[in-house]
Amino acid sequence: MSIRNPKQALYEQFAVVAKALGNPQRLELIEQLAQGPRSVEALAAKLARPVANVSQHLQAMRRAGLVTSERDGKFVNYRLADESVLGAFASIRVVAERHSAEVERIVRGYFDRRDDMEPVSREELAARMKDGLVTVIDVRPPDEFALGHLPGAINVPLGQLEQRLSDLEAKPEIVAYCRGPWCVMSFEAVALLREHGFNARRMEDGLPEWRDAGLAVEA
Amino acid sequence: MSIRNPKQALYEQFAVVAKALGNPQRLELIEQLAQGPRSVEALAAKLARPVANVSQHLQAMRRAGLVTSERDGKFVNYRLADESVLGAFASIRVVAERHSAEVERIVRGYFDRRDDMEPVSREELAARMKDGLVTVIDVRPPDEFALGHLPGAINVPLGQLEQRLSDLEAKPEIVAYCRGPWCVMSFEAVALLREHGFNARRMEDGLPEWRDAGLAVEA
DNA sequence: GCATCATTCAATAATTATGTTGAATGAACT
DNA sequence: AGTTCATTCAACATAATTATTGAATGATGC
Repeated sequence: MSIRNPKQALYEQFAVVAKALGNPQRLELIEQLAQGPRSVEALAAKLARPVANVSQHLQAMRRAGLVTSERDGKFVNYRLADESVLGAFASIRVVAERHSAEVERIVRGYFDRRDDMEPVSREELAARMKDGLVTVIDVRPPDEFALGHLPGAINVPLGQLEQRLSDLEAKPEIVAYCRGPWCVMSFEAVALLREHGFNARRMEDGLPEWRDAGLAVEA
Repeated sequence: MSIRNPKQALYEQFAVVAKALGNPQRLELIEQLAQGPRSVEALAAKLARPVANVSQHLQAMRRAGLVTSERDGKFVNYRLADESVLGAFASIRVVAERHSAEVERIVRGYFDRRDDMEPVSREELAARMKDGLVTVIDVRPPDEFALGHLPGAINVPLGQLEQRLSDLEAKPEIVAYCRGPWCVMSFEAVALLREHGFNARRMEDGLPEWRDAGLAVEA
C-alpha cells in the first residue's frame, strides 16, 4: 500500500514545521524576530552572516509557515507568523533543558557562576514596578528598544552601562532585562552593576515573554 | 561559525531537539509511545516499517533526549522522556494547523470524505459482488457471523480490524456491514479503513434487511 | 532612462539524513 | 554449550540540507 493515508500526510506536515525549527541559525532568527519585524539586512547584520544565507533561511521558515514577509520600499520585513511560533520554540527549549546533558553542561559552565543572581519573575517585577520600588533598565540596543519595551524602562545598552552608571536612580533595586531567558547581556549588566555597589537583579524572561504574557508594552 | 559562544552552543542543542522532531516517522513513534512504553518490535509492527529502521529512529530520539529505553528480558522498551515531549509535539502541531495550507487541505479532504460516506444499497452491492469488484467485511462478533452472513463476506470484528488490515484483499473497494442501518460499527470500520488508505464504504442496511429482501445468505 | 541597493536566485560543493540489507550482539531458554 | 530471537550495528546508496559565491531581480529615486 504505497498510498499515503491522511494521517501520515499530516505527520509529514508537522515534520516540515519541526524541521524548520531544527537549525540553530533559524532559531536565532526567531529570537530576533520575537523582538519585532526586521529586514533581511538587519537580521544579517545581527547574526553577522551573509545576507543571502539569512535570506534563504527566512524563506525556508516562510515555506514552513513560521514567518511572513512584507515588502516596504526596498526592504522586505519579516515577522513571526504569530505567537504560536514562540510557543513551539519555548516547548522545544523546555525539552532540551530537561533532557539534554549538553545543555546542562553549557548552562552550568556559563550561566551558573552567576546564579546567585536570582532572577525576578514577570509577575514580581510588575508588582514592584507599580510600587515604584525598582529601576528597570533595558540593556538591548536602541533599535530594539525603540520597537517596544517595558513601561518606564530606560534604555542603557550594555556597552554604555559603565559610563552611565551615575545616571541611574538609586531606587532600592535595579532590574535588567534583555531579549529572553538566554540572553547574556542582562547577566553581564547585573554583574557590572553589582560590582559598582548596586542592588541589581535580572528579569527571568525577556521582552517577548513579557509581551506574550499580556503585560503592557511601551513603544 | 568557528568560534561558538555559549549562546550559539545552546541554539545548537535546541536545534538538535527540533531536528529529532522533524521527521514524520519519528512523530508517529512519539504518538505511539504516548500510549505507553513499547518494544521496538511492537512499534515496527504498528508503523509497518523494518525493525532496523525503527530502531535507528528510536536511537536518534534517544540521543536528542526525547525518549529513554530500558531492557526487559529480550525486549527493549522505549518510553517518552516525559510529558514535555508531548508538549513540544502539540505546540508544533498548533503551528502547523494555523499556518500550513497543506494541513488545512488534508484535514478538509479527510473530513469531507468522511461526511459523504455514502452508503451502498443492497442492490448495488449485490451487483458489484457478482463482478468481484468488492471485498465485503462483516464487522459483527463471530457468534453473530456464524449464524448467517452475506455470501463471500469475511468476518473481521471491529476490535480486530486494525490488526488485520494486511489480510484484506486490495480489491477496488471494501464494503462493511453489520447489524442494521443504525449499527455504529460499520461507520467506525469505514472510518478506520479510510484512515489507512482503503477505498471503503458501508452498506446501507444490515444482515436482517438483506435476508428480508430475499437475497442469498451463507451460513 | 539609468543607477542604486535590498533581496532573491542559481550553481556548486560539502555535509548530514534516511532507508535498506545483512551481519553482529547479547540476553533468555533448552 | 548451543539455539533463539529482539535489537543493534555497519556498510552502502540516495536524497536532503547547508554555506558560499556571484549574478539576476525589482523597486526606488535621480
